[in-house]
Amino acid sequence: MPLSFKNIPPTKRPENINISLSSINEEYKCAMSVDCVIFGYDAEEELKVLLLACNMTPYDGLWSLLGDLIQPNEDLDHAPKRIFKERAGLENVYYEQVKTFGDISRHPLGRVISTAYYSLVQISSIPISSHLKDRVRWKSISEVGQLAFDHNQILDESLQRLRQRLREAPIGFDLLPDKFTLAQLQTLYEVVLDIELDKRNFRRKLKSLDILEDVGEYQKEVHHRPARLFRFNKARYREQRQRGLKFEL
Amino acid sequence: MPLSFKNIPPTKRPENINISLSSINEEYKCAMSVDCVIFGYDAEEELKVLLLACNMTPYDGLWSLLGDLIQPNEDLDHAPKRIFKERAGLENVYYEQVKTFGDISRHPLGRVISTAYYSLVQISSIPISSHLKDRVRWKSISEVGQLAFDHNQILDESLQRLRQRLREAPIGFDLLPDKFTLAQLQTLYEVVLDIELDKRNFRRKLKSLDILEDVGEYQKEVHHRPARLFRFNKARYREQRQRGLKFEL
DNA sequence: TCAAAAGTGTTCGGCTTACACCCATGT
DNA sequence: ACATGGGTGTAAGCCGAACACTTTTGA
Repeated sequence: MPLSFKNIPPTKRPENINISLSSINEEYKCAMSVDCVIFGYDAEEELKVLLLACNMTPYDGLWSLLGDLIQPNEDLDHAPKRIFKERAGLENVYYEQVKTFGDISRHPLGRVISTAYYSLVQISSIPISSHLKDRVRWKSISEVGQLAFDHNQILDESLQRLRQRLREAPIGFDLLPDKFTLAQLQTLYEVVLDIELDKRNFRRKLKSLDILEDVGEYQKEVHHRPARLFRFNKARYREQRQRGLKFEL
Repeated sequence: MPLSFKNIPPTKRPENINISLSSINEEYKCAMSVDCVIFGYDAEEELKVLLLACNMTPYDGLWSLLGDLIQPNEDLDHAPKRIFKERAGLENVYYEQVKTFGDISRHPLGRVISTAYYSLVQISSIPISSHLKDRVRWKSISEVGQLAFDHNQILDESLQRLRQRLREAPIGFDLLPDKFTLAQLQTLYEVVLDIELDKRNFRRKLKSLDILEDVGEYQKEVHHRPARLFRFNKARYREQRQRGLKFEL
């Protein structure tokens, strides 16, 4: 026999929350943080992720994602932007919320609930000063070993999400320089999605989407026939979208 | 000229977090909550969402989603389960995390960061006792007006997510009774996705997926030729998945 | 002249779409 | 007998997959 719906009595609820905000935190000992999965790419190579050396017991010696507590006066969605700016000197980074991780014991120092964001950058856009070389590192996705905290899970879910989004929206361009060749773009998809693509089919597809702009320039300093350079045209993409064309790869 | 990567000095970070967990909360005045977007369906009707009357200024008189603070001793992903059980007497509900909403001013009483989950139930599985009829209500998606807090945004994003997931995974069955007709299933898809489907194509598609089990029974108490009843076969679905067959509609 | 990658069309099969009539049941 | 939805097959078009050779450049 099904139970019936139990409403919290109207009088009880607001007071509860009121109490929370002045006193519940002491009881909860809970902090909110953000973890950033910064994916990076250099043409022709592997997909990488930016990691920091962790020096918190019991995770000393492991690598971790870049995280920070949320400031009392900032919107959740603003925190990653601040972190990119403060910690890596980056602005206008593409990022997207993935998921919030809140197991009780995910953090050794107490309850820290963390919202994961992934972001896409070119590796060259984050120069790592030499005195930090042993504490900050790009690691290939396939070579990431055990990470601190629950960061392996966070990385996994972020990668899954990145792959899904990459198939249904033109976000890959954020991993490439402004001007790129079709071969570079194809390799990007192959590397990130871990699939092989047919050159002719890939090019036909992109031509049909009509979201690239022929820069009119060619590759330089290359030991073979230089390729045309293209640029992603966001305005044209929006046009195509309105006409009902769906990006899909 | 690009800035170089700025690491937080190794000595500073752990202490910071340590301090947080004992004292930062008083400073932050931040609470974590969960909001549940409970989608419900009754064969042949519209997709609905369960709403509660809100009695918190300045939202008095508006409807809101079902939410609650997270308990200090429970995993984030466990909170919805507890809420379904405590507040609606429901167990074994399908639910999925959607997104976390954390704008500073989203809650009138202070900073409340809330993680949204959507869930799928049959409307008949939540009997609403008569003395609560004016405080708890199923509303058709299309008739939901202004909600309290940022709950319109939460509902929108949850619905988007539900629609996306419904197209790529066999989750619709959670909205239907154990045994259902193909017409009911088709109507479900049409109603939730707001599209029209061709009867013959729909049936062929489902036959090819081979994830339904013919119960061998027929509809009863119906004023026309009774339809066969089917049941979703989860094991068979997993088999098909392993063979590489992708659910898609 | 050689090496290396750029660039380019066509065919085939499978999936999606569109479409109309007879059947079984209750009243 | 009639009204109501249940149940079924076929043809056309589109899209994705497979596949090989010529061209251009630098060394």
